[in-house]
Amino acid sequence: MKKKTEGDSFFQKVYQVARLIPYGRVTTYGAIAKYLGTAGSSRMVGWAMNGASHLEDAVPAHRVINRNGLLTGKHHFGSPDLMQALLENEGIEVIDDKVQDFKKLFWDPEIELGIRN
DNA sequence: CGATTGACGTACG
DNA sequence: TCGTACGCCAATC
Repeated sequence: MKKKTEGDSFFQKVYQVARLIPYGRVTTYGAIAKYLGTAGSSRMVGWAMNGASHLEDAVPAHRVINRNGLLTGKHHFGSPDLMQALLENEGIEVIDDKVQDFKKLFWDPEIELGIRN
């Protein structure tokens, strides 16, 4: 049973998954894209985040980074230091625009949410 | 309407 | 291991 309100749009899915990212955790564009079934469209995830800023519902886009653990999109938060500040505020150590222990803090939707869900 | 860009990732050399 | 090339799809010029 699906909800009609479920946005089948790729962008809408990205927003939903992004909101599911737990506190103090981070994920990557590719992980979200892959979870949505469009692993090759990793760029679209980032593009969706660009529009997420104007959404009414807050989307923790600062928890979404590239697979290198680098805060590549920090310049899109209004201030280049805002993204890092938000991550540090959640207890995530960020050095030189890079998330420390990224591998350990990595939040994979396929695992955390369950592939069968 | 055509070409370029973009918050990425994978493939190839 | 590092550097370069290509693909993804949508938005912008």
